Amino acid sequence: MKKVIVILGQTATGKSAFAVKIAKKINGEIISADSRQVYKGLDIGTGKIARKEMRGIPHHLLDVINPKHKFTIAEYQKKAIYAIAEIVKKERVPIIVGGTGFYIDAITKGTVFPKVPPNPKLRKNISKLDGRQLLMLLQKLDKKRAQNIDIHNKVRLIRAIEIATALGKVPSLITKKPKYKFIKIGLFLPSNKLEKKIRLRVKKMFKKGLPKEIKKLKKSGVSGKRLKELGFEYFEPTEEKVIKETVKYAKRQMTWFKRDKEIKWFDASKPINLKLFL
RNA sequence: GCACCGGUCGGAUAGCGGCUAUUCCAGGUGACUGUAAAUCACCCGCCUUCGGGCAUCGUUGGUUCGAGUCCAACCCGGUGCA
Repeated sequence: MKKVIVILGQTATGKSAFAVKIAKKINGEIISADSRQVYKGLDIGTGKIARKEMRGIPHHLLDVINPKHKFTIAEYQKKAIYAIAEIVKKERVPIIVGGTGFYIDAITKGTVFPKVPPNPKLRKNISKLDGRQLLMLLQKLDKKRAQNIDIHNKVRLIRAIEIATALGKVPSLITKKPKYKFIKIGLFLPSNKLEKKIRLRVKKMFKKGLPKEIKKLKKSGVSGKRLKELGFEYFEPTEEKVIKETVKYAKRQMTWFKRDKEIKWFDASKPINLKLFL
């Protein structure tokens, strides 16, 4: 089985630079696993790697869609699997890099998503209902799913109703055995160091012109509502707010990663011996 | 010194005689089926055999069947007048 390197971890741990270093060493190509770096024009706010930092290493799944449109995990999965195959065909090593745990799992665990695209009309209609009403609706459509769903989570309820409406029920969760051997490397920083790095990173973001980037997005037709969806950096950001939210986000990322016992963790503030896993 | 206002969880805040002291933030734990930097749940005084038990609204007294809430004195902070 072909090897695929996965580099994951909280935001601001230095994944991107580390990945380039490895790619150089093992003849690799990088596939981003970031739910927002797929959008064109979201550069500063998402901490997207700059062209020259790539040092000639091809990066896949960056800038693949206009931010006016919504990208979903199913599309990500498809494109990422395709990219892996292409890289392998070239006899190079795919290196998945990112902090979006959901996206990473979609590839490494082979999650099979129900083939039901978002239905904006339905979503709009039922989003007016409160949680109770949504639950009742789902119970009517699919009793089983209604039993194990988070009944307070409107987003999930709406999605479940969407699937059940299209398919008659929500298929139970299945995964497809992956065709590759994934080697998962986690980069972490002690919390005080992480906070310091986040602080620095956010300050730099503003210096580099985050407000200008937002202005540009607006000018190109991205609505205020859409900007809000694109993350806290893109909606009336202040340095303090972005720092605070980023710290909280980093904690949520860790909650996700902690479940995965296959991850080998390395302290990013110390030199890492690459031979350990290559 | 006098007068007024205030002192409630780490911070902010509600509570104006009645049962279980509210909400927000911060913090902790966790969930995750096409929005995932999203969305959501639980905990957040102490002890617990997870049934519950015991505390607690600046302090000390008092009134009352019952006090964070009313009264008195004191302590602390703010504002005004001297």
